[in-house]
Amino acid sequence: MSKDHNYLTTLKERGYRITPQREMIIKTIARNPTHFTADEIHTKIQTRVHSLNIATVYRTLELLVEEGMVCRSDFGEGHIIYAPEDHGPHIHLVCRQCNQVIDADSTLAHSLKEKMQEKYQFALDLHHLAVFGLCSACQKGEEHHES
Amino acid sequence: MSKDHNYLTTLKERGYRITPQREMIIKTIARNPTHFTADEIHTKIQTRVHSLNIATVYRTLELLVEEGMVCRSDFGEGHIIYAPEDHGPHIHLVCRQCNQVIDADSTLAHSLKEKMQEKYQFALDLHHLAVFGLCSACQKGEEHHES
DNA sequence: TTTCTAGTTGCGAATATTTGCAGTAACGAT
DNA sequence: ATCGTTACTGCAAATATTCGCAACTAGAAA
Ligand SMILES: [Mn+2]
Ligand SMILES: [Mn+2]
Ligand SMILES: [Zn+2]
Ligand SMILES: [Zn+2]
Repeated sequence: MSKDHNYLTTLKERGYRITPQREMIIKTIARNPTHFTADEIHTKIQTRVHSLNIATVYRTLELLVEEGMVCRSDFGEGHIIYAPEDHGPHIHLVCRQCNQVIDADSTLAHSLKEKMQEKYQFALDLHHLAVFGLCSACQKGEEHHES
Repeated sequence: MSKDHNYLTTLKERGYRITPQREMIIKTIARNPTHFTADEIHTKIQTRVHSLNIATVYRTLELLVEEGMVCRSDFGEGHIIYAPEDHGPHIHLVCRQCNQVIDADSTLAHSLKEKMQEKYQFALDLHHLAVFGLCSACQKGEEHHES
């Protein structure tokens, strides 16, 4: 059974209505293997159908996040990206200089997660965590700086 | 010598002009011991003087961040906060449920930083890092959820 | 003191995202 | 097949932040 079909069936089981808008959005997401923005989804659909409002895209993505089908990462600077849940949990290393995003192994943060739970009773969410810094290329180009 | 005076002198030394707007903003920040938003600074000044545009506040904060006097944390959801640099480096644990922010010891992330440098040659910035999850109170109130 | 000019400001517009509200339509129940 | 409830949508306005541009002025130079 295809992924979009699964999503739609699950939503219906949970009491949500299946609208043409939701169908289009979910089918577009299911075809997409990687990260995407709300606007990318909207634009892709608009090339064929014109009657889809961007607010509906945002609301549907919000729903899919709540229902655990999509995950959302906020990269700051007003840049939010989404990914299918099966894209897998990992850390996004966002370069402050060139805006490149590196997908890093989220198990590397397990010890941090444990420490936060111990010291602050805070349950750190490692699912598509975004952290900032400098990629290797940009580190090299930063020698003209006070140490 | 007071902090605001230091900031102003340093800016001038580095070739920036000291305008009344920058003076007001810097004095307001220097009096503030903790985190603040651009709007809070703007509002505080507006109660006395009316001729200060919010865009100028943002631009001045951006300048102070670049010059290393203020640091900026993006908490997502369009929520940016600033703090004086001497507020000290630490991790912000942002609760997804109640939006509470806990200041956590940033040395707890040193091993993560090392791992990221080794595996991805990425220099993680631990200065006012923001990470998301659930605080202890909100963890307790989350038992009605599929495990 | 006056002049000059590049750095700075205010304003309005643009950006991405969220929200209120009135109208529409999905779908369970007749 | 029709109806009624209420979840959902489109639209326009609100939000926070950024940006282009014309007007202004800090501060160096004359
Ligand atoms: Mn990813
Ligand atoms: Mn802090
Ligand atoms: Zn980079
Ligand atoms: Zn909480």
